[in-house]
Amino acid sequence: MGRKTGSHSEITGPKIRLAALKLFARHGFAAVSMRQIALDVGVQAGALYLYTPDKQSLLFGLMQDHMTGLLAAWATQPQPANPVDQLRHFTEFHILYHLDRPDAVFVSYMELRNLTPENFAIIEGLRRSYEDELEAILKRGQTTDVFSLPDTKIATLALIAMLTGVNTWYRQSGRLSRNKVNAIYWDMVRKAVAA
Amino acid sequence: MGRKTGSHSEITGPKIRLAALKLFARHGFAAVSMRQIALDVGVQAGALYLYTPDKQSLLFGLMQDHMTGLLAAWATQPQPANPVDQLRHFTEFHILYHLDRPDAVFVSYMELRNLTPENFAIIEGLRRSYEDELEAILKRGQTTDVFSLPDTKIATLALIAMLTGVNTWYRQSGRLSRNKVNAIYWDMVRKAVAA
DNA sequence: CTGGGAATTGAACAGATGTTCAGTTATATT
DNA sequence: AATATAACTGAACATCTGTTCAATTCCCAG
Repeated sequence: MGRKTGSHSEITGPKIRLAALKLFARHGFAAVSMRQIALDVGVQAGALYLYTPDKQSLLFGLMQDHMTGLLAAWATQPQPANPVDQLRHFTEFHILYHLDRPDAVFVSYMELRNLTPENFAIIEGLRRSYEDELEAILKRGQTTDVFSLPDTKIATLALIAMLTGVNTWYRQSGRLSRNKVNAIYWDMVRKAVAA
Repeated sequence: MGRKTGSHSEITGPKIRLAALKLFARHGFAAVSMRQIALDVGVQAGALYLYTPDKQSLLFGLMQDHMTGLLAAWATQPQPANPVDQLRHFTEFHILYHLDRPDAVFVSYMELRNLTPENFAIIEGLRRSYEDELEAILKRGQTTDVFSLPDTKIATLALIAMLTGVNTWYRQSGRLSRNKVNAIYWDMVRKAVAA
């Protein structure tokens, strides 16, 4: 047996990444074998190595793509004039972007310990950059006295933890629409940082 | 080779649970082999099966012990008179209890997907019970108009996510004492739910 | 000091693991 | 139609996996 009919790298490549993301999110990186990913794609395990040098790079690529995608998407967002509106916009952006990519979010937060030290440092740097975006907003509000925070860095981490937590319970079929979820969280965020 | 000098089940048993907890937290359940746990304890892999029927039960036992310990500890806590003080007390209790057990917390939150469905249901039930403790406080404050929340269930999950997030960044050698951390988080929690 | 139970070893089991590669088939180019 | 290259197979590799168990050694009660 050799090449399969209708096979193209632009199709198989994304298929592999998608299957890996799904399976890593569901069962965890270490619990998923290359053969399971291959089975999900409909290909033999050896074929995966045409698209990734090894399993570790596959994981790293998924996490890196997620983080750079997140940063790029935020970079294109218009910045409102005042810190309160900026924070509202960040809150909404964060919740919606994360709700749209549950698998990538899950993997990016849960599989950090399965990265090599070098890869971990890179992902950690990207995450830091994202946190800095929020902290910048909080600092601006702090200096203009519309926010009151004992520690902007801790507040940043606390808010992000709270917002990302939506992914653990939100279900599309649940009682709350995405807009309603946004409103509920914005109410808490707004008050939590209020002067 | 047979029994080792000075060997007793009351010593080896806890040693195994502790080593498993540490290694599961560091590398993840699926990434840790029974042989690695045995090596850490200083014993052969076969000896582990005198203390657990299988690897799954070892994980489940650790998670169950953590959750029941958490619930039992909270149950012994004195309940202040008004909801605001109750919430303050819950916040402090949660942060300190979790900071004291980083490995158990990490494993209990990260390895849920490696539990069998039956074991998952049990752990999930315990977690629900703990969430209900916080939600009861929020509901009491809501009815007495000291809290103002669009949705007490969501607020519960949001606050717990925020508080548990401390474990991801807190380091004993860091710039903030545990009391300072408590104060910072209580400031945000108090305001977030305020009427 | 002896006998019985408690604690552990070390080897073995069948199967799964990540990864490589010579061989094979399809697609694209001329 | 012939050729080149892209895509994939299937088998093989050494090693690791969870788990079992007869044999062995140690502890302790009588």
